[in-house]
Amino acid sequence: MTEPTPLYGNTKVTRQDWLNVAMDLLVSDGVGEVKVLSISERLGVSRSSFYWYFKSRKDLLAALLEEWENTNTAVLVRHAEIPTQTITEGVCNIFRCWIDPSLFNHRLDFAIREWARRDGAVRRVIDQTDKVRVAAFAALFERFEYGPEEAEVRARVLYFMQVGYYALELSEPLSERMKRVESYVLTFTGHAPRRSELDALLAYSLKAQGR
Amino acid sequence: MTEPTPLYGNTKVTRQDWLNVAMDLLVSDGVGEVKVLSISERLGVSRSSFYWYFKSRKDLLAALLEEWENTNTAVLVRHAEIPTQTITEGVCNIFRCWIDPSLFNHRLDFAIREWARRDGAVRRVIDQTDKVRVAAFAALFERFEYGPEEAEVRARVLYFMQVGYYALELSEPLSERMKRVESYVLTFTGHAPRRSELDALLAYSLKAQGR
DNA sequence: ATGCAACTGGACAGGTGTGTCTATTTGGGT
DNA sequence: ACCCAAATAGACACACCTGTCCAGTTGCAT
Repeated sequence: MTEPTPLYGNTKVTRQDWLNVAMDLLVSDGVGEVKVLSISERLGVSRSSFYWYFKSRKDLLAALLEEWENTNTAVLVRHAEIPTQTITEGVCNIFRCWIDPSLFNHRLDFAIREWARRDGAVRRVIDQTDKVRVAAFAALFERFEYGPEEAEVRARVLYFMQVGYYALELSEPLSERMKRVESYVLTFTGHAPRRSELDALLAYSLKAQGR
Repeated sequence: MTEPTPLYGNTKVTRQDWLNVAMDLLVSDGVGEVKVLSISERLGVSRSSFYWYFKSRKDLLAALLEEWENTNTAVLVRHAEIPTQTITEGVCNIFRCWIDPSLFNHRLDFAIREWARRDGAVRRVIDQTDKVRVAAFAALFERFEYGPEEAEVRARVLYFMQVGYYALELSEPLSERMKRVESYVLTFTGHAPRRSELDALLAYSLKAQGR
């Protein structure tokens, strides 16, 4: 985001500008709409100057994939690993990622997933990523009274369910979603959450929404 | 599928042939790959003769959407409505749809979902469809000891989780998936299924796989 | 046998996208 | 004041996809 060098010569935009707009398009319209032409128009710059910054469109896409790799997954793993008194508190911590868009960018995640459908290399990257995420969730359940098999299934239900929710793109207001949190925790863990855990999550959601 | 008329004049392919290949492409490669050119090549026929059967590419896509509307959802609702002794048996019935590709074509479902991202009309159709499906599942839970709120959440978890599973495209063997069924039923309902219910589902899965 | 409607193929026009080549502009260093 | 490297714009070549037009081919009906 910072611009240390004050731009030499006949410069109008930076490589980062191209990347930012490309990421925008990837997230909102999918990889198919990440076009050199569209980006150049949005930047108000000639299409051909793109090739000064990137070898090709493929080169640009590779940079986008790399950016994704360095974000979403780490956040999920970190939240699963936070030490907690109860399993319900641990699940509430993971819920923070689903609730706060600044933690987990689900639109980006989904755009990558769609991209993987048509690109074997991306497919392999995302398969690995999914395994890491589910394993982190399973480890959380295993920290409590769940056997390895049940922990694995509960981790999958927790993760797949959220991926499914995003896949449906329901666009419900946050308040609507929060109403169901208690039942979700019950379903995912088999235990009702403490009042204090729910209150902490609700407080967090309000704070995150404000941003 | 039947061909009642024996084809007049200089006919090489039928309208249905165009539709079949189009559906194939939609399911395997997404709506973006449903191209008049690609279909004509696969049919071994000139591209321009497409326009004798269809007004335009849009016209073709509308026909595909209609075909989808008349299939997947009805199967799910019907399986949710089958009378059962227990909730676990009811959930096992729904599992049949996930297990048997001839009941529920998840690849088609997902292709439509992806299409909806870029087309408001399709978006509205699929939103309605999702509501119908979740409502059918919720009604199943309400037939047993669950209150309306918990029934709604459990229906959503059951449905979203499966959509998520398909979104990940894990391609696990059926035997792998069946191993987890017992834990899944426990998680979704809060109750362990009867041995007889699991056996019936397992028997069904083997029969379905044979086909 | 011939007319006619169903169906097909090839040429054409138009739109949109990528990538290359080259001349030009710009601002900093000397 | 001048040079140079960074950055840009425009022209060109090429590929691919849609849709239109029209001349052809085929087989059934009479």
